[in-house]
Amino acid sequence: MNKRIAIGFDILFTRFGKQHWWPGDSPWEVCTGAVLTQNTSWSNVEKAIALMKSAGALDPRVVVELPGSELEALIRPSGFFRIKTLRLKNMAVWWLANVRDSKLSAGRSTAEWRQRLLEVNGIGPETADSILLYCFKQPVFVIDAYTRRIAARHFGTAPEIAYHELQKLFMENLPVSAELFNEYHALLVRNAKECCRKNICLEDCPLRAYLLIKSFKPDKLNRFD
DNA sequence: ACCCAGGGTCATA
DNA sequence: TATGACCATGGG
Repeated sequence: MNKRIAIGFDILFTRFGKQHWWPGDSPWEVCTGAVLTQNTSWSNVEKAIALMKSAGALDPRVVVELPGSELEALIRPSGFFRIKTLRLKNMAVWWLANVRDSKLSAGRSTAEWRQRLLEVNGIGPETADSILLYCFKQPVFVIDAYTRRIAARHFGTAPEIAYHELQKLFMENLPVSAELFNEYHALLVRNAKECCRKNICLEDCPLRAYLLIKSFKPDKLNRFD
């Protein structure tokens, strides 16, 4: 079962190629997207980010100062707009206290930064890991609902497996590389959107065929050594 | 008229 | 600690 995780990357990468994640022009925009996309389709998030950008509000200093009602209006298309307004403000306060020049201030391990992020109300495990990986380039594997479903379907894990357990499984069976983790998570999302429905796997899902492959020699993991 | 989306928090038992 | 309610818009 362990090998399937590494092989799964090669199959998805061969099929879909590089995904160029995270879509976003700046590190802060990545973090904003990470909060706004909580249980929300990315197309809705794009609308909200476009509104924030045109209002000049895609900046933690602006988010902190902006009246809540104005921020709510900007992010309305992303749904849960009242709660997400509070979460964006919480995250902006954290950012201003911990980030300089779009980089984490020195002296803490990735695990310590993760713990710090989780203390922010509105930032849970997936959002924290998305921020660490896609904004700060830390090698942590992001687990989301898609990853759970795909892993249960193709890698033999329990559907209700705990976040940390599944994350550990991925990280123990792959080279520790932020670039690889970035690409793999993006590929899992791509695969889920394109080849899956909630309870079924479509005919052209590349991971279906892979159950039939007896011996598969990974040849692309070397790119991330 | 449904179902779903790149989650997280809080109240309750 | 483990469920359940709640948050809310937009596309299929």
